[in-house]
Amino acid sequence: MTRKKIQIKKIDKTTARQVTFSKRRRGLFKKAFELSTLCDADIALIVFSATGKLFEYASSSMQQVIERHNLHSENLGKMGQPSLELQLENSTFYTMLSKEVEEKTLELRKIKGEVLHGMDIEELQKLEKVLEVGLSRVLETKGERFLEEITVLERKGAQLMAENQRLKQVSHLSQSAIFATHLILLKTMTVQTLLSSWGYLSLNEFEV
Amino acid sequence: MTRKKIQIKKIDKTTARQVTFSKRRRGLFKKAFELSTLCDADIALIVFSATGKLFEYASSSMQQVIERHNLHSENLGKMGQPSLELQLENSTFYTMLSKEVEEKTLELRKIKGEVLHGMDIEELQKLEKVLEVGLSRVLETKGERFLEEITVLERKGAQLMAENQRLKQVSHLSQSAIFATHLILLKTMTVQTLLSSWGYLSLNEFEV
DNA sequence: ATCTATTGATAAAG
DNA sequence: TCTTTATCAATAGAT
Repeated sequence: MTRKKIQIKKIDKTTARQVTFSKRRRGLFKKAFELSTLCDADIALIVFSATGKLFEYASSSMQQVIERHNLHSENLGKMGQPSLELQLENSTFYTMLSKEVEEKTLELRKIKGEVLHGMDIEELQKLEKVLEVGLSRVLETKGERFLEEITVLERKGAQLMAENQRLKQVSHLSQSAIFATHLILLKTMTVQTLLSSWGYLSLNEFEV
Repeated sequence: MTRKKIQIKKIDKTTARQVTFSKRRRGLFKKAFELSTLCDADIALIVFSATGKLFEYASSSMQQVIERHNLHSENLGKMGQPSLELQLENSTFYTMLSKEVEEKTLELRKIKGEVLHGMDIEELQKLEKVLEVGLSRVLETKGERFLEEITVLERKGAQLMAENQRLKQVSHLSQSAIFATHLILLKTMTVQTLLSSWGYLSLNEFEV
């Protein structure tokens, strides 16, 4: 729909698929909300990602919409033995999930080189490619992190140096200031002494 | 959204509301279908119009999606109570499995270098180690396979050479055999000719 | 139902 | 993930 038209079929690249899923999921939920608001419709939307994560939206209450739906679709032998179907369907999900866990576990073990027996050269080549790509990306990212770290350290170093510089100057200034103060004090005392010897009030009394 | 931007709030004019409902409903269902197709998501969409008419879409089976949803939101309060415990146990189990799938999916993506953001240097080092170990094992195994392949090929080569050798000899032998057969035939024919010239039956008739 | 001017959604890239 | 941008898609209003 943008930059280029795409075919509506499963996106192969995992990353791209995830990105698209996020974007379109938001769009879909937004549209659902807008429809229910604009047209006073009662809507329920349930989305399971490929990884099994649940996203849902209901204009009123999910259970309410689902029950209303059940009424329409005259499926049921409700209450009587609903748990039987439920059991079956549940076990289907368990089977699916378990299989998924198994597959991913095996893939991980293969990648980690733990179960390479029985793999032919072609499979090994593919695995090698995956590992090389992963490794190069990790190294690249690590390099970036190091650079960031270095940059931060350099910045801190520069700040410290600047701080030192400033402190030195302040130190000089304050020493000069102390010296000047002493001079002024001396002069004041001298003037005061003279004035008082002439019978005038002390300078301090003018300041009040 | 066109000709003029509209506010997302209930459309007052009944006619306009119905028209918009039709248009947007189609759009919503299309989007739902596209999302499920593009991203391999499992989706259920239920829409009741303001007049109570039902419209629905499910990427797989509506009941399946709804049951799956029930498992996630361990809602209960349904069935009499024989399945209450079961529900709880199921959803617990389900949640665990889902979590496991999610974790492994993430680990795989990390290993493949697809989601490295937010990882600190230490984590990256660990990942690098895993990848290096995996890669070296894969390479090692691949080397073994190549060796095996070479061994097999060499053995086959040796066998073929031996076979060739044998065939050459056989070839010589058979040529000798053919020569001998020709000789015998010639002699037989000669004898036959002689016999028939003397008024005897041909040799062939004895063979039946 | 059709048309079309606009707004909205989003693929690709950073 | 978030942002930006270039395009494609959806749709409000009119007919």
